[in-house]
Order: sequence, then C-alpha cells, then structure tokens
Amino acid sequence: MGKGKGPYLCGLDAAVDVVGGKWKPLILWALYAGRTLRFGELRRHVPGVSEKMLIQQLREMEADGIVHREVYREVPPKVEYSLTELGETLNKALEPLGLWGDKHMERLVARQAEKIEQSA
Amino acid sequence: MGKGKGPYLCGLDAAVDVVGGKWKPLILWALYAGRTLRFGELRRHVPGVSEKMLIQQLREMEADGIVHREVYREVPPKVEYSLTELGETLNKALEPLGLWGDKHMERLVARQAEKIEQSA
DNA sequence: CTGTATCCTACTAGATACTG
DNA sequence: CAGTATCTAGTAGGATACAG
Repeated sequence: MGKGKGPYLCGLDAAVDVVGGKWKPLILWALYAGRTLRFGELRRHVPGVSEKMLIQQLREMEADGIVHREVYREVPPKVEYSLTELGETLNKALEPLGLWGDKHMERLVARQAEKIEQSA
Repeated sequence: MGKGKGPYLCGLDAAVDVVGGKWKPLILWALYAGRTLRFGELRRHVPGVSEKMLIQQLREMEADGIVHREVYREVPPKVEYSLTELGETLNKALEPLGLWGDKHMERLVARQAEKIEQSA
C-alpha cells in the first residue's frame, strides 16, 4: 500500500491506502492502546514477518505520521516503536472494523479456505 | 486481497483482507447507503477501473457475502449490484475510517506526492 | 450490455547473507 | 539488536480482443 495511485476519490480510499496490506493491520494491532515495543518484540508480535518487510512497513507508517520511532544511542542498539497521536486516532477509527471482523470471522475464514483449496 | 495468507490473527486483519486493495473501497463507496447500480454505471463510478478488475473484485465481494448480484434475463443483458445486509453492516463499520481519511486527507495526499516524486 | 480469455508488466513480498 | 543488500518468485493489475 501507499503505492501512489492517483488522487484519492474519498476518505475511505485514502484511509485504506494507509492501513491496507498484509502487515499493517497486525502492526497497528500490536501497538494498540499506547503500547511501546522494541523492534524484536514487535517482530514476535507479527508472526511470519521478515525483518525487511517489518522495517519497510514501519518506515511507511512513520512517514504517514502514525508511528513514532525512538532511537536510544546505546550498545547494543535499542529502538522503540509506538503510535503517534494521529496513529491513536486512526486506531480508534479502526475499532468498529476490527469488531466487524471478529464478529464475522468464521464466515471469512471459511471463504478463505475455499480460496486456498482452489489454488491447490 | 483475499489471497489466503494463513489464519487471521485478529478481526482487523480479517476485515482489511476483505476491504483492502485498490478498488474495493471505491466499490463500497459507490454502493453506499442502499444504492443499486448496473455494471456500466458502477464502472463509471470507479474511474480508471478495467472491466476485468471490476468483475474480479465484484466476484470476490459476492463470495464474501457483502455484494448482491441480480441478473435480469433480458436482451440486452442487465445486471444490478447492491450491498447485502452484511455489506451494509460492513459499510457502517467503515464509516469512522472514511471520516478519518477525509479529516487527514491533506496530509495523506502530501505524503503520496512525495512517494510519486521519489519513484520518478 | 455484460462479461471472458489471453497475454504481459510491475510490484509485493520472501529467502538469504551481511553490517554497525 | 537492529537493521541493509541482493536476488528471486508469485501475484495484482492492465491492454486488448472476443463472446453470449
């Protein structure tokens, strides 16, 4: 996401461009409610993500102003990630969507199983 | 989206898998609030979309149970698309996100401009 | 009018190895 | 610990032509 697709046509369009993709929802979820995590911790909270993808997504979210990156000049290095105020407002706006997903999870999982089956 | 990425880890993860991608937000927006549109009308409401992509996304959304497809056996053919009840609940859950996008549109557009510049 | 079929490209994302 | 670099595979998405 965030690939530059021409002017946004509505707020939803713009917002999905910011939160969409395979990893960003999980990152937002991991940093939920003021939580602060180090790079390694965050990685463990997002199962299956590679270092490269995690960095890439974090950098995009940082540039979008929703993630804050705090570097401690120590040895060994320590970097902490958290949501900015804007990020918190985004997470608030995502709450109903998350609840919707929880509520209809079964149906969505079933549909997903079909798709995997088809591609096999 | 909807590519089969293993089990969902949270509701937000599942929901974004359903609404994510380049076109689905615009389709949901076009069918907002009980609106019913024919294929050609819908296409005009989603600028730049190809026939192939529009069909593909609609089929996925139909399979996910959020879009209803009504075929009229006439000549020339006529097909109408609308949201199901589940689709309407999804749109309701997306409302805060759409508002968030509207509110911060300027910032997001600016960030988007940077990205396009970089890739040039 | 509403789709299908085919081919093609660009980008997303994974694996692996390496660095301050 | 927290990244970076490179190489590669898979997939989203686009162009075009055709069909019921």
